[in-house]
Amino acid sequence: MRVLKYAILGLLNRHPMTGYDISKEFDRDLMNFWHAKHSQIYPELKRLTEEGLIKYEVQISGEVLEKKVYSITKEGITDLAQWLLIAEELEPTPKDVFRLRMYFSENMNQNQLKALIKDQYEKRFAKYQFLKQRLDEYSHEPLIGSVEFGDYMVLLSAIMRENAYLDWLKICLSKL
Amino acid sequence: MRVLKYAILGLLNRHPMTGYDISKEFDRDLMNFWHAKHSQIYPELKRLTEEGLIKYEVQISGEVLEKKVYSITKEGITDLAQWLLIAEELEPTPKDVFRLRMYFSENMNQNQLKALIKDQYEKRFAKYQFLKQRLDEYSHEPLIGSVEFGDYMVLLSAIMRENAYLDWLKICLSKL
DNA sequence: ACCCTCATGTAACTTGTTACATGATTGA
DNA sequence: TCAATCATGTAACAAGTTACATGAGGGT
Repeated sequence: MRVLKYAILGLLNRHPMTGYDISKEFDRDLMNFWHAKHSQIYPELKRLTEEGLIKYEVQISGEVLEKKVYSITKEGITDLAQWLLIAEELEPTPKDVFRLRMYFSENMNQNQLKALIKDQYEKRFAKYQFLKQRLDEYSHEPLIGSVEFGDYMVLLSAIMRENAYLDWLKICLSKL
Repeated sequence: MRVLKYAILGLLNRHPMTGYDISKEFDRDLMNFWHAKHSQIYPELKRLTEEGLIKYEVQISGEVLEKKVYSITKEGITDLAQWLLIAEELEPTPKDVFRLRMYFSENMNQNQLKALIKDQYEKRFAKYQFLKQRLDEYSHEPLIGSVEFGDYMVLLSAIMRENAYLDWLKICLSKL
């Protein structure tokens, strides 16, 4: 399926950037639904270049440092546009180690279970607050069609997801 | 981290079963937070046996057919019990291809976007209903400490997750 | 007879992580 | 001058998927 390919094409379709920039994007906004380390990104950029979907220009930063600024080609744009419209089957439910532990909770005593759930709650709550703050930075809801619309909607979905997780953890705690 | 190892240990800790049985479990209840194909399960069972965490007895089914019924060892139980109590850092957010498409929605027109979201809504709703039905089969909420408690809570979390996803999709549609 | 489920495995490949490796730029 | 960040890559490994391969059991 090569999803990383399309994540990169989508980013380069917004504006040209370096592998390093792409890596930073994965650590910020995209973090809420996709991720890749630089060790995966650089080989993929090489491959996409060979496939003619992207190209790069070398820029000199400072005196010597060369950086490759990648941009999407016509072929890349076409490929991306086609991929975006595919209505696939639902993916298998994402894996979740914490839920796995809960599933086997019969092997813990109540204090252990409580400590585990509380710890998870605190960590999730911190994440929720962090995301909420990001959303609050928008002065108004972006319009459909704008680049910001996607950013905003996906951030909103991340917040709703965390909120549902917190609700569930609260119910778990109430049973103890 | 070897999570598959602990998923298998947790299942065998409930009662002995074959690799095929484990595979079936992954297709049912565990589906909501973990999954593995038989091609991954059989090698892992072999490895766990070598490590002394599980063992098996060969049973004859019918006339000839041999099946390996695995059970957990004392060492396996200890290992599992220790692992369950680990309060790890939050995992990176699960990957989600649909959200990735939404993030790049600036490349679609409104009709295309609407069709994509509606399709996703229908598929998610069917899944939600399926899970809800499973939950309704419980005549009463299982008590903490029971094996069913874990099953029930994790099913509930899956329903709440799908519900949050549906709410988000409804908001997406309302913006169009 | 035929088909579905039970039952167990391996091989090749893709995807993703951790560690190794190097060096320039910028601001305090 | 020192540390954080910018910048690019490779190697070894772990995890997961798809395809290959085989055959028995049970019900119609």
